[in-house]
Amino acid sequence: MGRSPCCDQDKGVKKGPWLQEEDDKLTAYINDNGYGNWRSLPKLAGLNRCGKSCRLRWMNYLRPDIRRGNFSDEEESTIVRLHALLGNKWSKIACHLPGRTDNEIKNYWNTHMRKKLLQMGIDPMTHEPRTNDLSPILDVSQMLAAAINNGQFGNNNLFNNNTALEDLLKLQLIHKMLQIITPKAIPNINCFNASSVNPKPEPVVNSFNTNSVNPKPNPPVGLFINQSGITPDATSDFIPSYENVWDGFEDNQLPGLVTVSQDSLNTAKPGTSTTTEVNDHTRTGMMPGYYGDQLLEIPSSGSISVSPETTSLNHPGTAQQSSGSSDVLEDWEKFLDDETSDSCWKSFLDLTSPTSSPVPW
DNA sequence: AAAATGCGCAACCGCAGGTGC
DNA sequence: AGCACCTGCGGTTGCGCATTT
Repeated sequence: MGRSPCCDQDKGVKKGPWLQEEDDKLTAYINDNGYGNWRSLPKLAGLNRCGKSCRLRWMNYLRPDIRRGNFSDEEESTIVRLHALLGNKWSKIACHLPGRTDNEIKNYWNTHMRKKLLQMGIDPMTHEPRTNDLSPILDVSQMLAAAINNGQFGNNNLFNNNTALEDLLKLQLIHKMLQIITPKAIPNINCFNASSVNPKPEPVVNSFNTNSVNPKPNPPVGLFINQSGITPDATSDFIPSYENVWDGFEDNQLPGLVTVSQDSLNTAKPGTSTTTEVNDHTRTGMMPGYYGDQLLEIPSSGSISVSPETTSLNHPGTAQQSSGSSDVLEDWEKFLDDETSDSCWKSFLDLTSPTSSPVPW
């Protein structure tokens, strides 16, 4: 374009915040004469500002019909709808919001609404569910929990064999890694508790533990997956844990993971499918807690270390219940080095591929 | 209490479209 | 057709205040 910026010819003009005196001059001039030629206006009004600055000040601040204050819910929804329709056409959006300026709407969008949408898992530009940034990680985390609840690993029968358990452990390791990468974004998975579904008092053989004899006939055993690994629920004492996995999770995150409702826990039979209702979503999942007909028993203060060859329990003293990132990283290295991890990845990738629908809601 | 950090918002800047000569 | 001018728009900046460390 063959022209110089308007302010080139306004060398020496004042910039920055406007003084009350300047506002008064501008307002008085426009009230008396109206506005038309912004370039000549400053001179005529006795202002040492460029025309552009005067226009901006008037349009965004001094205009008598400017509406100030918080945006109402109605205004917000209008903005969202119009933005979805028009994109960043702030002036056009402003046309539909009397008293609001394009600048104000733009600022409000950038400082408030963008965040809101992001927190809702919506891409503020496309208005579609987010598919970039952290969402894959979040999705993975959710899929993980859903898949575990659905028993989608290990030949569709999660607790049927050791391979499945190893898969579970590996996936839990993945989850821990994700938590390290994005500690705020990845919630704890704390979605099932064997004790709460287990009506069986009999000791059973632990299918993967050399110390398989259950020392307690009626222990408060629970299989928990949390930040520090699969650990027994040592605190619940048969109080069913229906902890929503979003507890402790900031309110700006994605919808909740699968949790198990009281009813389903009471009525579910091990190894069978059940329907759980969580947060308005109905999901089908297999109740965990058993390996086939066997109850998983874990000592009340032990934890499971992830090692494909020696999947075993760590006993108190060597327990890793509060393992830090370095422990996880060590496990992670082993995991990556391990050839058998391939199948785990395969299951995982199959599960998370677009063609599958692991999360049935 | 002071420094660091985060946040909101007014204002600036550069570009593009429209218009007249 | 080409140029100059004006206006409007959207992205970005920077200041001041609030909050956190």
